[in-house]
Amino acid sequence: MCALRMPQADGRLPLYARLRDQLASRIANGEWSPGDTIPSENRLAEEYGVALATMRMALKQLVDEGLLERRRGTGTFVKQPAFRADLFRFFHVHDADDPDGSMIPESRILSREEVETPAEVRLAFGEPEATRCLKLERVRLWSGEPMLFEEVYLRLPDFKGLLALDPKDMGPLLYPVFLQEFGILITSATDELSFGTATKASARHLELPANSPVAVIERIARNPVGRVIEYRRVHGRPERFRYRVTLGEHNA
Amino acid sequence: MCALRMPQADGRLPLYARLRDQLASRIANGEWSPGDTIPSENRLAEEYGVALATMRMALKQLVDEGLLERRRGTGTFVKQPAFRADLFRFFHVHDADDPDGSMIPESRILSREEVETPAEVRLAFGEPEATRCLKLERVRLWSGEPMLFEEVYLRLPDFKGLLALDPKDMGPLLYPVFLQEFGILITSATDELSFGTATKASARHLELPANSPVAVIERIARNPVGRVIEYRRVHGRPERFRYRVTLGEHNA
DNA sequence: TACGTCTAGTTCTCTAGAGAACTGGTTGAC
DNA sequence: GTCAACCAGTTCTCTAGAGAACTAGACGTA
Repeated sequence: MCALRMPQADGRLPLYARLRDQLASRIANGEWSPGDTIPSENRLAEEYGVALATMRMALKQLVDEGLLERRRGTGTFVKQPAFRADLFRFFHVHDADDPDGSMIPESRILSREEVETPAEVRLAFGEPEATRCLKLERVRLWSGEPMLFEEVYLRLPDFKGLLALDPKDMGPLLYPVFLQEFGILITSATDELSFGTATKASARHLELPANSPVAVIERIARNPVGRVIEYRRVHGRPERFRYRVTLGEHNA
Repeated sequence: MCALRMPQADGRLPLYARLRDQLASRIANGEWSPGDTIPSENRLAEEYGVALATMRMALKQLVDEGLLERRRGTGTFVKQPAFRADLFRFFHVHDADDPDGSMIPESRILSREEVETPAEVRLAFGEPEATRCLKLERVRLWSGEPMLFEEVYLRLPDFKGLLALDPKDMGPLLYPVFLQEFGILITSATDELSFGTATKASARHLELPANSPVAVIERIARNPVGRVIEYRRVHGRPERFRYRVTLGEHNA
């Protein structure tokens, strides 16, 4: 019998959640591309050997997360991922090469490891008791100079596969990787900017003296249903640092 | 749009949607108050004479809308109404006294005068040749301490009446005044944050030594059709300065 | 060609359950 | 008095359907 049918005595997710993951990965690995019709709910339920209503729960979830779109009488379609460019493009730098601030910086991943979840991250994730999570450190460089040092914390069951991933395949932006590899779409984020002083780690990677003033950004990123996916702490060199954001709708 | 094309041509919503409305009105009219436990899904399904799953759909909807909260093994509760952010306040500066960033600071207007439009403001306004504009200076204080020094530039024909206005009538927020007094609605803004040094004026009003490091915000605010209404330059005391922004939609 | 009608296939609505997972309280043994 | 075991009540998961609502395309007729 299919492994999906196993009862959840092992503390695993409910069936419909595992189905959701299965379907998400079939989107992620390109079996179904944006715009495609996927098999009907009937066919999928049969294929996975589950009740129709259970499959519908999985599909509903993916609709809520913005990965699928259903049209009565027609079928179920893979949505074009509507990434908001401004979600990951608002670090701008004064630079002669880049007057618009539209350049995507070079990205260098320093480490990936499983760690005890820090308290502030647990708070953001809404986890009352101690857990472990994935920590990713990277530096972003403009014109070869280190400008930002990032510590990214990710929920662990979801992002376990990230450890195995080759950094070469990961490009300069993380959120497209989340979608491609794990079927997780980031659609909202809260950033909090403040002034602070460099930590030992951030000073070293930004090539600053200890306790230098730095720009600090704390980010909480969410999927379409409001689940917190990522907590990120960023230290930036202050002298050429710019952060730009546009709020509200406009047609300009 | 053709009325026949509408789902439920007789205008009746699906059962679960009507149930949702029924339950919502029982919350609205005070039968169930925030914090209360409402009857169990079983009891409600029986009361309304519908299948359990149908009632669950109605309850699920209200949970998604943030009106109800369900706890397994315990019951279904009416949620405390969610905090609604003020449409006019795009940015939050907050400190230890104000963890939510919801406090509106005291506002003290220092000067209002007609000036030659500075070059960077002309650029923002899209005015090729020299013009004059209105400049407004003010300080914003948290707990009596000056935190922000603002220089606000406004288009001149539009805001001429502002010179005549009594500052006492103006409250701590400007955009409501724009709407009330001039019928001008601000619906979008672009903020750009960076870190710089205080000018002579900003150092004096923030009670800082000359050339102290400050947080700098440059804002361009627009009306619904994208016309730039306001250019603003803000200097902030760095040590307790926090700037928070949320991008994208989320339901949390 | 133009225009209804029909049909196969899809999602949506609704029913009727059974058992698991979980919570808060009560009971009983020690 | 403490603590474990039990229990009633709740939500959550999952199954197995039937019929309605709707869409796109095929077909037939004028």
